[in-house]
Parts: sequence; structure tokens; C-alpha cells
Amino acid sequence: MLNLDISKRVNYSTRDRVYEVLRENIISLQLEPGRSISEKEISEMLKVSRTPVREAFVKLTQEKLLEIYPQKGTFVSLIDLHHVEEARFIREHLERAAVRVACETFSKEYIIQLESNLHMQKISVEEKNYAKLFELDENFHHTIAIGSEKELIWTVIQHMTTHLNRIRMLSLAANYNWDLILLQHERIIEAIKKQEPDEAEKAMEEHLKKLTFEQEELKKEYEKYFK
Amino acid sequence: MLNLDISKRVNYSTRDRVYEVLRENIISLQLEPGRSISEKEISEMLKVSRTPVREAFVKLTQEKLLEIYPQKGTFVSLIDLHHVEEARFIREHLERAAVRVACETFSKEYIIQLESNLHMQKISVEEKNYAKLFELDENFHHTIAIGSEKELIWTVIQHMTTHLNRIRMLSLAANYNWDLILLQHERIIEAIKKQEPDEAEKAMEEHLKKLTFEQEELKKEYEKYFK
DNA sequence: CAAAAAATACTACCATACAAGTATACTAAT
DNA sequence: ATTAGTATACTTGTATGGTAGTATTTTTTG
Repeated sequence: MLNLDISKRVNYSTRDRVYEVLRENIISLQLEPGRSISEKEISEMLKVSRTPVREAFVKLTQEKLLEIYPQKGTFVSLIDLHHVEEARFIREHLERAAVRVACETFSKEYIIQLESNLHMQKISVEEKNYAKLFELDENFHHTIAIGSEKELIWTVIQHMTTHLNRIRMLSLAANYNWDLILLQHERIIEAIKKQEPDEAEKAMEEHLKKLTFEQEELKKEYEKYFK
Repeated sequence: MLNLDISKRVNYSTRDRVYEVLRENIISLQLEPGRSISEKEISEMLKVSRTPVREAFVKLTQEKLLEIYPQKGTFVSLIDLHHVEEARFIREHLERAAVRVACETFSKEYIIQLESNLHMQKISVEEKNYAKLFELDENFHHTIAIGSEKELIWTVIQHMTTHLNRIRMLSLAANYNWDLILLQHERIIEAIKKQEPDEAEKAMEEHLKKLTFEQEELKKEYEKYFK
């Protein structure tokens, strides 16, 4: 059921290991939105005391992945579509700004990283390895942020897009138009190489506007997951 | 020394009250960057047990206001100038995007709010009430975010700009060119009223680019506060 | 006197016990 | 059968004691 492999993780504290395990299970929808989840339940599953579980709960509440109601219970937060759209809006504008910077300051090293990433994306499309594609896609955008020395932007996006990522999990990966996405990635790389900020921003804008899913269909199908 | 007025706050839990007290004291620099701060110390000061203090520490660590070193100690985080500039960058681009939306969707109600806010700003300048000006300034930008239905943007900015706000505390408020700032606010309102997104964005850009302080001077004067 | 070693005093971490509030199941009275 | 009241089984919140690791101070030793 749940991925509870707590032992192999490298973090020092039990609290952080519990946090990571729960976070992954929430985003991957192993822990369903709206599901009740108690300190006792998790502490018994993971064979640790309630204290580190509580502290992990506090962190996850701050990220709006959990909602704690004192003396009542704790619940995996429902997906808020308005929240999702705002997160997409934020992501779009931050990455548009970042890619402009990239056109000015990007070093060759990072361009090579992007190109090899894109190469692997093409292979993954042929292999229909969608999990790997998700990962490469994340890595592609992260690299742009790092290369622009705007690491914090990626941190913000990661925090903002938890709801967005849960929707991406709902939507079948096979439904994505990966050919188009790869074309867009290529266009972004070209613009960075040619140092054309306007072109790069435009490409990024088109790329991230596409993230609006068939939300209404999803909401009908998985009604109980939504607010 | 510290503002430890824990009792009057409305939040339910001790944890949240401790969190708020500490947060305010860190941002206002009552708790100096680099200062050592232990669970025991705070729990005795506030006369609560160590548990809620720990949980408040976890929250503050996530906001990068504290740094916990297991078995060693907990310290108020130093101000990272690169971090500050990235936060400013993020703020600038998010607010530029928000104010464009404002030009399209802003209701009359919010325009009135902005205008009355600006009016109070003028009074506060005459009275040289700089604390009030800070508050009004925050409120001005918050209103734009709310009116654009981009509440989340303001949440992000609040989280991002804790380091920035600590620098603002260092810098003497009297040094601000409030006349210029008020002119810029006026220009922003005008652009929203006339529904001219380009003009609004430009005004906002100029406004938020000014936030780069005399950082190097501050760093010399308060060297121990910086990373 | 100086350097190494041991003792002591810290730290955050975790487990546990109890407290306070809430929801549910059960019982009794109408 | 229905409803009101009560008991019980939950929940999260807080306090406390012990643990393991670290830093400092004291003692010992060369």
C-alpha cells in the first residue's frame, strides 16, 4: 500500500525521514486527498514515536499538504483548483524571468547539460518511459534555474506546485503531447544559445501555458479529491 | 529585551503563539542573526514546555529563519545577500505580473482601498510615522495581489522576503525617499484605473528595482549579521 | 608550564504519560 | 421507535524524563 521504506534514507533525523516518506506518498496520491491520517497510525506504521511524526505533520501543514484540526484529526488536503491555477501562474512568470537571465549569463556547461537532458528525453519518449520523462522534465527546468543563479526560484516552484503535481499524477502521463513538449524544450535551448531573451521568454510562456489540464474532466472523475 | 507577550494572542495552540513571538522578534532583529537560541531558554522565558517550542523551531527552520544543528544548537540564521537579491527578483516579477492582471480585473472597490491607503501614506509622511508607513506600504501591495485574485503571490512574497525585511529593519526608515515612493504608488494606481498594463508594469518595475539598498555599507556596519 | 585526557555541562532528539477536546456507540427513558 | 443522556474510544496538545552526541572545563600527566 504505502511506501514506508524509512530505513534507507540518508537524512539524520527520524523527523525528516517521516516527513519525506509522507510527502512522497501524498504527492504520488498513495495518500488520497481528504483521507484521514492520525499521528498514532503513522507512528505505528513507521515504528517510531508520535513526537517526530507530529513534527513532520507540522512541516507538511505549512506546505498545505495536510490540515490539522486540533482534537479532531488530521487530513490530507484536498486539491484546490484556484490554488493550482495560481501556482501555474507563478511558475510561468518566474520561469519566464529566469530564462531571460539565462540568455545573458548561461555558461556552456549548463547548455551541455540541457542538451544531454533533451537527448535522454527523446529516448524516454521512444521507450514510453513516462516516469523517467517526468523526472527529466523537472530536471530540465531546474537546470535553467540553477544556471541563471536563481536557485531560490526553483525552491518556490517546488513548494508552490505540490497541488499542481498531484493533478499531474491524476492525468495519465500517456495523454501528454510529449512530442510538442520536446519541440518546445528544443526551442528554449536554441534561444538560450543564441542569447535571444524575447524568443526564450516567448517559448517558455507557450510551454507553461499548456499546463492547464483537462481540469474539469478530472474533477468529475475524481470528485472527492477536490475542494 | 525580547517582546514575550505570549498571552494576548488569539491563536489556539501554544505552538503557534511561540512561533509568532519568535518570528516577530527575529524579523525585528530583537533576536540577532547568528545568535544562539536553545529550546530550554525559550521554554523557560515563555514558561511553556519544550515540545511546543520545538515545533515552533521546526516551522521557523522551514522559513529559513532558524538553523538547527542536531545535538549542537539552534541559531538565528544569518542574512544572505544573494538570497536577498533573489527574493527581490522574485518579488519584482510576481508583482509585475499581478499588476498587469489588476489592470484587467480590478474592481472599483479595491481602487478605492488603494486611494485611501495612499491618502494615509501622505499623512504618515507628514507625521514622519515610519512604522505606519511600512505597514501601509505592505498593505498597498497586498491589496493589489488580493484584487487580482492572486492571493498566493502575496503568501510567496511574505515567505520570501523575511531576509529582505530584516535588512529593511537595519536601514533607517528615515533614509527612505518616501516622496518618490508615494509618487510611484500614485503612478501605479493611475495605470490600473486607466487599465494600461504596460504602464502599470513599468511603474511597478521601477518601484521594486529601488529596493536594492546600500547593502555593502550595511554589511560593513553590521558585519556579524551577514553570511 | 603545556598538552593530553577525563569529567562535566550543555545541545537537540525521541519516547512516553497525561490532559483536553471531539465523535461515536451505547443505554435508558419516554 | 425515537430521543436524550452517558460512557467510551478516539483525536491532537503539552509536559517530562532519558539518550546520544557535542563543546567546554577541569584534571591529570609528561
